Amino acid sequence: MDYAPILNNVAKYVTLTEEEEIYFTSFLHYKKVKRKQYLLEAGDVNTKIAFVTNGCLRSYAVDKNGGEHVLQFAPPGWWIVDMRSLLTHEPARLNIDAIEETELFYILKPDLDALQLKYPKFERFGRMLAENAMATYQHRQIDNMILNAMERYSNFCTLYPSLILSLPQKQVASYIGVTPEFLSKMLNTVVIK
Amino acid sequence: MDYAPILNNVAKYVTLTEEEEIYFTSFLHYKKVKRKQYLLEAGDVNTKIAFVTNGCLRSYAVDKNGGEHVLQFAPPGWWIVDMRSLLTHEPARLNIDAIEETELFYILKPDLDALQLKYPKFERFGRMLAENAMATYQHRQIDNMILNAMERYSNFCTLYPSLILSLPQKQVASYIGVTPEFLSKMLNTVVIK
DNA sequence: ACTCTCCCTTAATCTACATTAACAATTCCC
DNA sequence: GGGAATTGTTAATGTAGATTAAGGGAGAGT
Repeated sequence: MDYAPILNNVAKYVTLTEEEEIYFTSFLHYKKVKRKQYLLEAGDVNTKIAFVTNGCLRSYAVDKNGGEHVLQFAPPGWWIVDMRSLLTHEPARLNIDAIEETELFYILKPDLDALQLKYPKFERFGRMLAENAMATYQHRQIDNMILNAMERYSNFCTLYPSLILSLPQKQVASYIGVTPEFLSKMLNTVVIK
Repeated sequence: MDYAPILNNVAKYVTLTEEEEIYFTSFLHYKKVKRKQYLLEAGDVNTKIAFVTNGCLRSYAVDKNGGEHVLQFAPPGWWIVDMRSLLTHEPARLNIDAIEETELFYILKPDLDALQLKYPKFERFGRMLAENAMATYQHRQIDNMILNAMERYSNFCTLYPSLILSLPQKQVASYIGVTPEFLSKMLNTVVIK
């Protein structure tokens, strides 16, 4: 099993000893998820945190009319979780599924707790991940408060340059908070034909 | 100086020894902020994290037309910060000011770093705070994606029951993402007169 | 090679919420 | 205590983006 991608991610924040690496990787589960297959369904409790090494996941919520609204994409190198459900064991509001065939590692919450109690370095790693996520959500919220649809689209292009090419337009529309019809119109009327 | 409110907050997550308490409180700065006075101005670097003991702060961003959009209120017992600016030393996008005369403690980022390096317990505390904040922002985002203005208002009432009584309506409007005119109309047409 | 499903586009109509403006009621500060 | 600033309300008009509907094209599985 090739743990390099996830170990590289951890190494961005903390430097592990060989012992810590072995202990950490012993908790990792490998999983392959097919296109449209769920990693988490809303209503279930989220018991794991996932790290994508290949492919792409998305988390999304469903409104009362059945419309899907994407909260996050997770291409390789990204973590994904319904944090409230993980912390409180409430049923998740988010669905997490695969946009294309995806490979990932996951860690179960009890294993993560044990890891952090035994080695404070993982406490530190978890803190930094959560702080970064918090900063990202703060700014996403600010963007949604003060930018219009076109500005949010430009933002998306600089945030996920790789995804903009591979993702169906309707997924981008769902992330930036407009209908696919409106995004299509927006992109085709800006350019002078 | 009465450190009880902030020590109680820490005690929700970790149990400090007397030594740790003393070390922690030695880093705390007390500050009183008058109504409308800034704790942080957008453009400046956010170098501290604040904990409110009395009164109420708000963080907000300003759009290109000068409109203010509230990200968060911080009544007593809440922390408030522009996390990206704190982490990266980029200029803050958020303004933080006082809605009414407010008392708070703050810790400077370098002191917090030292504290966390010396006592892993504060690493743990920081992780838990950040994880909770992340969970809250995830769900705020979901709410904004799938709820309409009236539903967001109801949500606000259950989230901040104390604030709904004391806060000017225009601040509530700014938080839930509508104009004060629209909120006024919404509240006065639901009730049959 | 051929369905079938998904995806993109165009266009007409619709609606939740914004904007502007004007006025009354509060609250604050000197 | 009084003038100024802030707040809440109503109503007319404006608009970004939603909804509905319909047609065409491209990929994927058999």
